[in-house]
Amino acid sequence: MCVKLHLVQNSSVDEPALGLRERKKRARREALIDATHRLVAEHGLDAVTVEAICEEAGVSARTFFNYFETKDDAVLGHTPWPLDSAATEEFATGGPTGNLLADLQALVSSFLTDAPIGRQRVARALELAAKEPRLLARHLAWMEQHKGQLSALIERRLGDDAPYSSEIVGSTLLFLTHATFLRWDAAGGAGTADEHVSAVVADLRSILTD
Amino acid sequence: MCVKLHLVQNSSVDEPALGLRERKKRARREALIDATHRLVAEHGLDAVTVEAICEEAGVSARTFFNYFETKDDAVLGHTPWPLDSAATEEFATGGPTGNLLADLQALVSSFLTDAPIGRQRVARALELAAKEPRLLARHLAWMEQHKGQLSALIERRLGDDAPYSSEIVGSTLLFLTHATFLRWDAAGGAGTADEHVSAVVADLRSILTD
DNA sequence: TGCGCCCACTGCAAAGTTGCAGTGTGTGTA
DNA sequence: TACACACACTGCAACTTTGCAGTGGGCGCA
Repeated sequence: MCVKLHLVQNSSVDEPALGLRERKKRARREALIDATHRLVAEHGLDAVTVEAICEEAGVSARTFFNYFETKDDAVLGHTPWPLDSAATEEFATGGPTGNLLADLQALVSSFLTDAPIGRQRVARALELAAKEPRLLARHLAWMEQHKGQLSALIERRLGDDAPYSSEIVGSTLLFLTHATFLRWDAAGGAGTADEHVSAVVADLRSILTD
Repeated sequence: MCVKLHLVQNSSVDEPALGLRERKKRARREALIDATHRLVAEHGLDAVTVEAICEEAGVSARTFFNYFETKDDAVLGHTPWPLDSAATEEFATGGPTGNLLADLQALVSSFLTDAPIGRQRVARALELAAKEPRLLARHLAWMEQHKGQLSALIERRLGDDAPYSSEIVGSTLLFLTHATFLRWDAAGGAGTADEHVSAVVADLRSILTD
């Protein structure tokens, strides 16, 4: 059993430079997801026990369940969504530009950039989910749940007398996020989330205006 | 910052197979000693701060002082000596063979085999200590302290009406341990502690009988 | 001499991990 | 069917690490 913890330094200047505690928590979550992916890819979901994952990741089984509610969640990397971040707060209160589309794009970008687990992990999770119906189901349920939260967020921004229903805006947000993710991943992670979301919106517009 | 924790499985069958907690504690102690050795070898003892060591090892400075009383102790790898192990208990109560010399050898062997930090680390510690008088002093003080404990151990075994003073037996024990360690290390760690202690005793005997 | 700074080291409370002893469910087997 | 067993998952207490706010000593510098 040999465990490697990658503790990356937060380089940006204005960010508060995550403490050791926070960095270790991230590293452990990622280690668990990665271990799960490795084992599930090799042996299949049902042949892999939580205990095996934990041995691979070098933590106790109890700790596993401090990070994920179920084994399936570890495959999907489901983890509390940062719906309380500065970016969402800004969006809810009408920022950053005041233009709805632009601000939706900014939000999508922040979702993808601040994703609690990296892009590649999400890609692997989706790959595995495609093969295991149970995972897909759980993933969809998870999406559904968050759509509700997104709707609430949008409701806050638009108020009651909005031109659109918050549900349709929420769905759009989710769709944009997914599409942008796919484009970004297809590019091998090149470029910024910002660029990709813009491209997606442009594509979408040209599709719709024809 | 990138940290590798090696969690070795205890393979022997009768041993209780150290739990995860215990293995992590060992791994961390060793990581701290190794980090200290790397940095001190490169920059010198006084140019290395505890904080730097901890960054290298991926733990907080507070944790460092949970493991070592002082910075110097980390270089030397000074750590609670397993003077309460099964082997010492057996020795104290007249085992394992009943023959004093044989049992001393067994004890030396157990010291070296169960050493809380590996052979190579001890070698590096001694190397560094040779260059830093302060370390050497601390090391000697530490030896002195343990000689007392060894004497007490031997006192238990021999009782009051012994043919030898416990001090001289204690010194012999320490000397044998050191000499065996050197021989073992010179052999690059080849062979067992048992074999080396026997060889040392044989050499010693031939020296003395001439 | 006095002042400021760095650094070793400590005490304590909060956060996190681990061990353990469960419960419940599915599955293979007599 | 009944039993055993493996495994997901939970509750809780014990233990460990971490953050933080110190203290005190040494050292450069005005």
